[in-house]
Amino acid sequence: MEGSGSKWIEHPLSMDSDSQPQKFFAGEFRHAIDQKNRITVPSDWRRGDGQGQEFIILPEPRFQFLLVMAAEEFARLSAQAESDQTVSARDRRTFSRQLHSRAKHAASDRQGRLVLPEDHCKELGLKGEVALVGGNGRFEIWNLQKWKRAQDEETPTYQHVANVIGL
Amino acid sequence: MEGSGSKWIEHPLSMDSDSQPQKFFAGEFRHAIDQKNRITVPSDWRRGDGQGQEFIILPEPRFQFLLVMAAEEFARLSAQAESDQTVSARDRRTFSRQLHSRAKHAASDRQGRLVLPEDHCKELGLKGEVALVGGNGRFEIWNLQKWKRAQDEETPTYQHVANVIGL
DNA sequence: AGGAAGTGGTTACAAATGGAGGGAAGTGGA
DNA sequence: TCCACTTCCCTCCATTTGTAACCACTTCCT
Repeated sequence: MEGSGSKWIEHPLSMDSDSQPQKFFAGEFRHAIDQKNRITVPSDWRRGDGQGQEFIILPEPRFQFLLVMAAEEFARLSAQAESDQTVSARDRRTFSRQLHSRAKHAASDRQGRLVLPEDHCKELGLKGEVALVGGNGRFEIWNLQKWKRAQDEETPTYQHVANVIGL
Repeated sequence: MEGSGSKWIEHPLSMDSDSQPQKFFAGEFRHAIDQKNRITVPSDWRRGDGQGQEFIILPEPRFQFLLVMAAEEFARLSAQAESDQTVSARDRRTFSRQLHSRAKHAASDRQGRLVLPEDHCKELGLKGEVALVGGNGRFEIWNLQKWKRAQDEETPTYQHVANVIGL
């Protein structure tokens, strides 16, 4: 039913100003998308009872997968981008507009499920069994075949990094 | 019936002087404009019961889409522009005149609909199904084809900035 | 064996849309 | 100047369709 057990993992570098430590989605799961485009958030990634948790859904720029992050995280990131003084005001405006127009809000139901936008599911080939890949405070929803391929292609990079940090 | 669910998204940086946090229209919707040029405001973007909500409608300068914003937001913006001391008094007057002459007022009916100005609809090709694009306290009404094209063209910009902030 | 997690389906309600009726405003003629 | 007529716009009602809440079942883990 699930790929591998993994809970929120605390990240020592990202302790925010407030008391709550920043947590990170981690691990990989295989879940199903039903005919109503619903998908259950892995129980290990839920807060509390898991219902009513707010998420922002974004298509990946190159349209390979669906990016999901906690709503607060999204607000934080977009605020950061909009106050970035290294780009022109015009670019900031364009980006902000793009970002907000592409972002879709979703809250989990009582069973801890999200409803994904129909058009995104179509474009990304998200039907039936999909891969949920966690990391860095977000998770990604992949078409299973695409994920396996991407996985294979990235193995050399992974090997390299693993060597560097002594895995 | 609609593109996808998206609520107002709170913006952490834009907490105004008053207690209410500034909220942002977000997401993209597909709605229909009927024969009387009426369009329903997405329920997620309504305040309260959604009727009697006041909006200002402006054609985009290059006449690509219709800009809609809450009336208070418009008042705030125009007041700000009119007190801008970096331009001449004459320019301020011109600007103000331009702005107010182009702006049309509209209030939502009991079903949460707005009546759009006939001439604007014609000029912008707004008939039948259109795209409602939210962001930054306003939303835009696009001819569907034009919106898809604009979306494609802006993807490189989006992708670039997304990379910068780690999306 | 019990509970929790994941999945499937049904039902009720609200959102979106279409169209009809009534009142105000504008126009023309006497 | 006043009245009749037309036109337009606003309000209200009705229908459809999509969504979200709810319930039920299966499987796996403890």
